[in-house]
This record gives sequence, C-alpha cells and structure tokens, in this order.
Amino acid sequence: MIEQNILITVDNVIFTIINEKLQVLLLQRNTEPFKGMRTIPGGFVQKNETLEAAAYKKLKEKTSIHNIYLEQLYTFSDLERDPRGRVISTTYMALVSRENLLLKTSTQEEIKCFPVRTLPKLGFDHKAIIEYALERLKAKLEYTNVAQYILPHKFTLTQLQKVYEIVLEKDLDVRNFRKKIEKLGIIKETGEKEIGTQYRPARLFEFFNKEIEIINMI
Amino acid sequence: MIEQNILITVDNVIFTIINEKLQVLLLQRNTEPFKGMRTIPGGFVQKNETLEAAAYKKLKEKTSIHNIYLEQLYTFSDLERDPRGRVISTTYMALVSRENLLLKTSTQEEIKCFPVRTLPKLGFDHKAIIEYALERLKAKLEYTNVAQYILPHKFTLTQLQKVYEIVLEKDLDVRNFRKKIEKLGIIKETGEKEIGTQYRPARLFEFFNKEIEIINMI
DNA sequence: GTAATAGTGTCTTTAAGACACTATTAC
DNA sequence: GTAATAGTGTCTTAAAGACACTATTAC
Repeated sequence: MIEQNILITVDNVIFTIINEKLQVLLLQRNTEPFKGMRTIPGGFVQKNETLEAAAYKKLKEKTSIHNIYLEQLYTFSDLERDPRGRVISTTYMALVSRENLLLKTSTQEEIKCFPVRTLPKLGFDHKAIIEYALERLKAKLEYTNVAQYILPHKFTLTQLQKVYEIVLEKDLDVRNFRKKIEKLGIIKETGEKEIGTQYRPARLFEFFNKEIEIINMI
Repeated sequence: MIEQNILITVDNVIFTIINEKLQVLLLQRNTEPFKGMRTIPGGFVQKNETLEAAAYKKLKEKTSIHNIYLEQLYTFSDLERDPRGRVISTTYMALVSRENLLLKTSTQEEIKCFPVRTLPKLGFDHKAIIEYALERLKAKLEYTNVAQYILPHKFTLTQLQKVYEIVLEKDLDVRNFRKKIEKLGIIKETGEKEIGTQYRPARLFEFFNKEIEIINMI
C-alpha cells in the first residue's frame, strides 16, 4: 500500500465537578514543544488497538478511573496542530464523578484539575478541543441521562440539579426541575439519606438505567 | 518520532433525495477486496491536506457538486475493517440537492445512487457508516435548518415537508407543519411560483440563512 | 429556637397535536 | 367541470415556566 507518514493520537477531555465547578484534568508538559504549558492527556495509538481502546489506555495511565463514560468527539487534523510533524488526533470526552477520579501521583508530570471556564495556557490545539467537548457535554446533558456519570452512584436531587446548573451556567427552578425529573421516571429512591450533613439530610436517589438514553431532560 | 504504520482515509456518505426516496451515492468496486460490491467514495489522505480538504477532494473526484453541506461524522478504527492492513477512516456526511449532484461518468467504476433503506451489498464497514450517517441526518433535520441543502435553492412548502417525511419516515400534518415553519421565521417567499406543474402551482420559498442554525424544527 | 437546606402545588403561558374544507390551476 | 395539489384556522391537550411557603434536621 501507500506511504503516508501521518501519525495518529488520541486525546481525552476528562470532565468532573469539584467545588461546584466543572473541571478538566490537565498535565503539565515538561518537554518541548509547549514546555510548561498544560495539555489534556493523550498519546499515540498502537497498530493493534482501536482508537477507543487507546483512549481507555491513556485514561488509565494517568488516573485510576472506575465507572467512566467515554465518547468519541471529533478528529482534529489541522496541518500545523503539532509542530513536530503531521499528527491527527481523535478526541474523546470522559465523564467521571469526583469520587471515581483518583489522580496517580507522578514525579514526571504534574496532574491537576482546572475549572473549564478559567483554563491555564494550553499547548497544541487543546483549548479548541476542550471547547468542543464542553459544547458536546452541554448538548448531551440536555437530551440524555449522561449526568449520572458526573454524580456519585447515589445522589440527592439537589446534586443532580447542580450538575445542570454548573454545566449549563444557568439557574433552574427547584420545583420545576423536580417535577420534570419525576415525570421522566429515570431515577428511583434508594431509601437512604445523606449522612454527616450539617442540616436536614436529603434523600438519596439512583438512576434506573446505566445505559445512555435519549430523553428530553431540560 | 515513532513508526506507527496506520493509514488514514476519508469516506463520504453523500445523501440526496431522488424519486421521493433518500438515496446514497455508491461506487461499484472492480478490484479486490470486496470486488463487485458497492462502497461509498473515499480514499487516502495526503500528508499536506486536512481531513476536511481530503473529503472535499474525494467528493469532487466522483461528482460535480455545488452548494454542498459537509460535516465530519465519526472516525472508524476497528482492527479488521480493511483486510489489506490497518486503516482508520474519518467519515463525512454530505447533503446535496438532486439538481446539484452531477455524477461523472467513468469507465472505471459505476457510480449510482441507491435508496438508503434498500442498499445493495456493501464492502468494508460501509453499511455501518451509512447507518451512522442516517442517524445523524435524522437528528440534524430535527434541530437545525440543514434541510435546505437537500432542497433546490427555491422550493415549495410541500417539498420542504417531504424532506422531513422521507428522512424521518413519518407523515406530518400539513397545517401543523406550516404553522411551525411560519412561526420559526426561517424562510421567506420569493414571490415566484412553480412553473410547468400539471395543477395549481405552489409558491416558491427560500431560506433566510445559509449558515446552519440550531432550531427546534419538528 | 435557630440556622440551613429539603421538599412541595397551583396557576398561567406556550407549544403540540388533532382535525376538514376551500382555492387555484391545467387541461 | 374535472382532476389534482395548494392553502388555510380552531379547539384540545400537554408541557414549560413563574412563583413562596412549610418540613426536617443538627446544633
């Protein structure tokens, strides 16, 4: 066959909510190009693995992630996107609850989450990739049950509403939100309540279905 | 850098409506593998072109296409998808009106449109790619003004409604459809009417905006 | 009892859906 | 006038949105 000399990578935009903010996991580069800047985790695809398998592998190299949602976003192919040569990148969005995102400490690279609305300086075209991912996340929250992957397995109605308010950057009416969720019939009471709260503990709920469903949520 | 030996192609799912059916442009393969089967048009990406540029180039190799809509769909990377070696493919969906789709005659390969609901035997994973594209098209019709790219520049309300009925495979109420479209304010009368019809000629409309807008259409 | 969040219902407005007849044109 | 498609309005039903107070708990 032909000689093409194009390299392919995968890059992961990993979203979670920490301190009531939507955050993205970033590494600090300690080599050129873009030394000192931050990047999303990624790397080259091996010849004997699918893009999705490569994306999972890269996730696990930097984090210990359980119960994660992963979805392909877009393949970026600008000629100048990597100064080292012709590299196209297929990007993935990962959603994970704070509890399930355990950063591996590394002497090599600093790994840290940053609020997506106040990102530090990013290498390559990773700013554009994160912006693309954010748009996808907002859309998916509106028409699927994917919010469950940003929440703990058992969550309160307030927590669920907060996911929407934080990601969509708009306040929702408590009564209307709960009325809508109840009518959708996608979550059930666990019978348990929060513990260790300072004030009245809320009921804990869980989703009926872990599969992604197309539902008009908002 | 590294030696990867993965090749990258683009493949285009080109949709149009002919004879009140949603159709896809297919080529007949005259070499192995999948000799005699049909495939969607595509080919290898050059080192100095983006994926999108490659997709446009492949479109123009087989057709003369004006006023086309092109959108990246998904990157397919199964290990066994091409028996000749490791090839990943970034796929695109193209929408074009029948008037603007002019097939180039070729002695090499037969080029023909087939109804998407009764496809012939397809090579590679192209059946899965077309199915993916069809789902995307249905979704985009519902929440954008992209239908205009399947229509002539000037079209009747009946033609617009037919695009929806044919792609979504469901009948719509004439009055409710027109009420909705009117309220959206996305099209305007041209002042012209159909000519050469056997019966009462309908008014011709055009879209205000050629850019893709997010609108709840249906 | 105080502080703080959890939890609940009604009314209004807007959008969606069901439904059938008249208008215009070519022939 | 006939054949065929174009074009139009009302009523009903469902969903979305605005809005404020009581309940429960830890301390």
